[in-house]
Amino acid sequence: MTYTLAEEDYLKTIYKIAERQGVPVSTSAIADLMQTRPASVTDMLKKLAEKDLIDYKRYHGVSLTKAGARWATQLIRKHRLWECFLVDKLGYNWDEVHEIAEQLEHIQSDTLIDRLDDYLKNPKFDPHGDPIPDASGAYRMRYQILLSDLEIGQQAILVGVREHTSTFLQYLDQNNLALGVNLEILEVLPYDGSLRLRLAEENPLLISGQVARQLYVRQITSAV
Amino acid sequence: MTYTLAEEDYLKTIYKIAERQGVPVSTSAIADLMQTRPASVTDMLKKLAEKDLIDYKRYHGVSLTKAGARWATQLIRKHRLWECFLVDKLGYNWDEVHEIAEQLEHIQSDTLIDRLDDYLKNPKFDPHGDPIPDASGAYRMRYQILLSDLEIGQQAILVGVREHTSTFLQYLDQNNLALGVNLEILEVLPYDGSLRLRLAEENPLLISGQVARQLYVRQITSAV
DNA sequence: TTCGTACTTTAGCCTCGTCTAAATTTAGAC
DNA sequence: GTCTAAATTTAGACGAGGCTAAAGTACGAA
Repeated sequence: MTYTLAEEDYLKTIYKIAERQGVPVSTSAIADLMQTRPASVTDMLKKLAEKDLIDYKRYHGVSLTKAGARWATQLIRKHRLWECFLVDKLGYNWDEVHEIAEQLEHIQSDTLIDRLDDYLKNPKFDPHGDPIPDASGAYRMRYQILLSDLEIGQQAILVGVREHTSTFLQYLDQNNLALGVNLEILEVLPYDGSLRLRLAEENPLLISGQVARQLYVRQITSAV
Repeated sequence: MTYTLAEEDYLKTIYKIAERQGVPVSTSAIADLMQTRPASVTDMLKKLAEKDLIDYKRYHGVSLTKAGARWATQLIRKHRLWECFLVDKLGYNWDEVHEIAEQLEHIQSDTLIDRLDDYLKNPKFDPHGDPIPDASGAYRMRYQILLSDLEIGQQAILVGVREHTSTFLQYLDQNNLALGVNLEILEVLPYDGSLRLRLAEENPLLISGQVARQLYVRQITSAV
């Protein structure tokens, strides 16, 4: 079985929305994320339902079928592995790879992605800290705590980013906020939820609550 | 500037035909190679002419403009570099890479292919012995002698293949005819132009004239 | 110089994926 | 329980890229 580029893009979008907002996924949510019109989305939903990739009831949104979810997961696997390749092998920065991986994920081959996976030594996370599904579609959930949920005095390691825009990633670069850094909450400003952080060996850094809500961390269990 | 997938495929096809049979390139030659209908070709030729990628006069075939040739050359560069990647890094055999490279060559990025080129250490020839254009489109012509043009007693090194089908390449593999092998013409059968070859350390090998006309060799100048 | 045939183009239609405008449904407010 | 605003779907159209059938052109043979 093989699907068109447009069909694959819809599947991935539905998957991503369902992951964040749950099901059912609305027509307009899809249209927003894909920069297209609701009417166009409706047309495509009929086709995807026809192919049993989604469950669709008029006026009531959609959810992926098992087959649809499986395909979407493979697309995500491909996307994330290609991102690893671009960063680890070709030396790209993490803010430059999304567009290219967006194209590479549509390459059709029964063997390519598994060979790439082996070549990269089977990474479990991509350059943004997102987990990479294995060939069967399974993946380890990342430890999902937002930096904004920590309290004063707590220590944590930055393990992922929610937002993938290059402006956001460049902002992180400029403030030495790379995956793996150790940080501690020094202060939470009551007015707007801004955080003052201690980063190893550096002056304290002030980030907005908006930024803190885009950062996934793994809390360091000081003593148990 | 950016072109559609179909436009790129036509450009590459026209380039390939022009390279072998010269200009002008006929509508039906394009249709044959692309597995499509002459009427469809005519439609696309009008579009390509409109965009100044080809010179087109009704009923008289086409040739690439400077811009068209430049673009086609870049596609060939991308195709051949990706083939190198697939063989050298992912361990594919030379008979498996064409289809995948055919897709990869359409990836759009200003920087990707040059980074890939550097990563591969700027190879000058692809796995089939075809020359790889550099970023400016320039490339060294391969030494273009066909094995079928040699005479008895002459020695040569296999440097390239004309035919890229997997059945042909697998046939070569089975007979230890890999790029770089040293061979000598032992006999030319007058009846059908078959050749008897000596390959290093092996029993003599008989190949048809048909096969010999698909193999490029560099003659070894025994003494000058 | 005129045919006949092979090649090419035109005309008209199709599917895919998109759009706008209009109609319909849902669901919350009262 | 209506009513209305927002969301969704339908209807009809379009451009890209392909097809078939029919018409037009080129060119070698007589």
